[in-house]
Amino acid sequence: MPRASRAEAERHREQVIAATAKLVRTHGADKVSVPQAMAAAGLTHGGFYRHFASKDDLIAQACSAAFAERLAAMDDLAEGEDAGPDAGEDTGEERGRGARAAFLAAYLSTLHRDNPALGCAAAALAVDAARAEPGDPLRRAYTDGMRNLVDAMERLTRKSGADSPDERTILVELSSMIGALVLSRACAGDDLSDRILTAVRDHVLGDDGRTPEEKGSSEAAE
Amino acid sequence: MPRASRAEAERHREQVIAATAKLVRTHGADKVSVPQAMAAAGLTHGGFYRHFASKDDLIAQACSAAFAERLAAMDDLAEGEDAGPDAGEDTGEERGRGARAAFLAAYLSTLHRDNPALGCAAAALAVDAARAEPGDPLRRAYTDGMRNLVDAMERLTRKSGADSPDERTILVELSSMIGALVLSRACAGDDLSDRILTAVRDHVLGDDGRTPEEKGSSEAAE
DNA sequence: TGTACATCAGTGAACGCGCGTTCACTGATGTAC
DNA sequence: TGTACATCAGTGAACGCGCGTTCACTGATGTAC
Repeated sequence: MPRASRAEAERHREQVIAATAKLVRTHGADKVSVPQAMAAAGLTHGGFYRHFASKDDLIAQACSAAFAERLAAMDDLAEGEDAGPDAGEDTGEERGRGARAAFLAAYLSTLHRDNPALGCAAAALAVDAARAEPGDPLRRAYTDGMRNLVDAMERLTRKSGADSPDERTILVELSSMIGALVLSRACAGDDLSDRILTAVRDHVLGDDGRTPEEKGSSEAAE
Repeated sequence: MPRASRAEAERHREQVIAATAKLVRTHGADKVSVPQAMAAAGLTHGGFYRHFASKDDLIAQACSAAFAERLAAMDDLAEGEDAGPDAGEDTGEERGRGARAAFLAAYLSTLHRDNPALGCAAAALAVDAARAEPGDPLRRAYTDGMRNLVDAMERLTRKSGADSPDERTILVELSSMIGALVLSRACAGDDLSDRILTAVRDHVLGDDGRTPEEKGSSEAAE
């Protein structure tokens, strides 16, 4: 494959970023090698520097892509509810609450815990971002992604029609969710892992105030 | 240094573990090298395998040491309050609440965020533990440490005399605290970092229901 | 207590390995005429 | 539309580097008598 067309080259670049976005969430920024990332697009490592300035550059782009992918899914979830087939005579309030509850239940599911590759980047990459230098592109990509996640969470919560969601409340909720996911992964294989997920899921869903519908979707895929 | 006495050798081993317990929280399990860990005790790398079975073995022991160090500090804090000079006519309830509040305020301080080396192992090593294989010694050390942390938190909360602290409540609180610390570190250098810490600190301390004493200790060193 | 000797903590060179990055090269793609 | 040529995406060998681990060796420590 001595020379690909520009369209092919662009597709290769996207494949490398998408594959790295998965690998980096599973194995961490330092465990994804340049040859491995290129192989994911069927390429050898030599051409890497025609696409990326450095390995750090790729990692940062993969981080942004991982956040973007999830933020799009969150917004789809919120808007899909509006136009959903069973919108019927539900109030906007109830529809929004359903989307938020579905998101929280999926976020704090064992499915999400056991599949970091396509999961929340904020949880999967937090420690990698924390260990990067303040000026590092990964840190910047993570911070941007986190800001967008806070905004998306505010949007989802606003749909619930409940008390106006000030940022402080959102930040507490996100800390609980992300903390629970990270801890449950770190303890996976032990009883404690499930108990953490369940405790926080019940807490953010309003404990025993869940509707049967919400209880039914608690284990739904995200 | 061709042959050290057994006492010296034991001291060397402890120095290596203690140094690694700091390094691993700052830089991550994969970024601490055998030569670096040995150099922390003034030794060269060659003698490493007289002390440890492998690098993974050292990392796991360092993880346990990091947890143990903090658990001891938590218990000191709780018991120190009982015998404190100003115990006077305080009720046990109030004394305990002070210890718990002091712990939470220190945990969610910028000082803790900016100094992971001596900070909470559960927060610093969560993603490393999550990426380890289920049977990995690091995973086991982390899970044990986490169980002990839950117990220590229950002890500290029981001192507050408030409603009986069931495990679920403790797990939600720990998820919030650890999540907030991890996220604030990942966003360090951005405004969002401080806002996360403050929001969760106020939340776990009972928002505006804090006593002046508790407010005063919010920025205390841990 | 003194002597002879086995033990073993620590040394430093060496190993194979995979890493990030560079580079001369290939040959189809893209473009100017 | 066809031809000539410049561009550049991808190849694969090579680089220097630091890693985890092994090992023959040194010589003070610990022990048996």
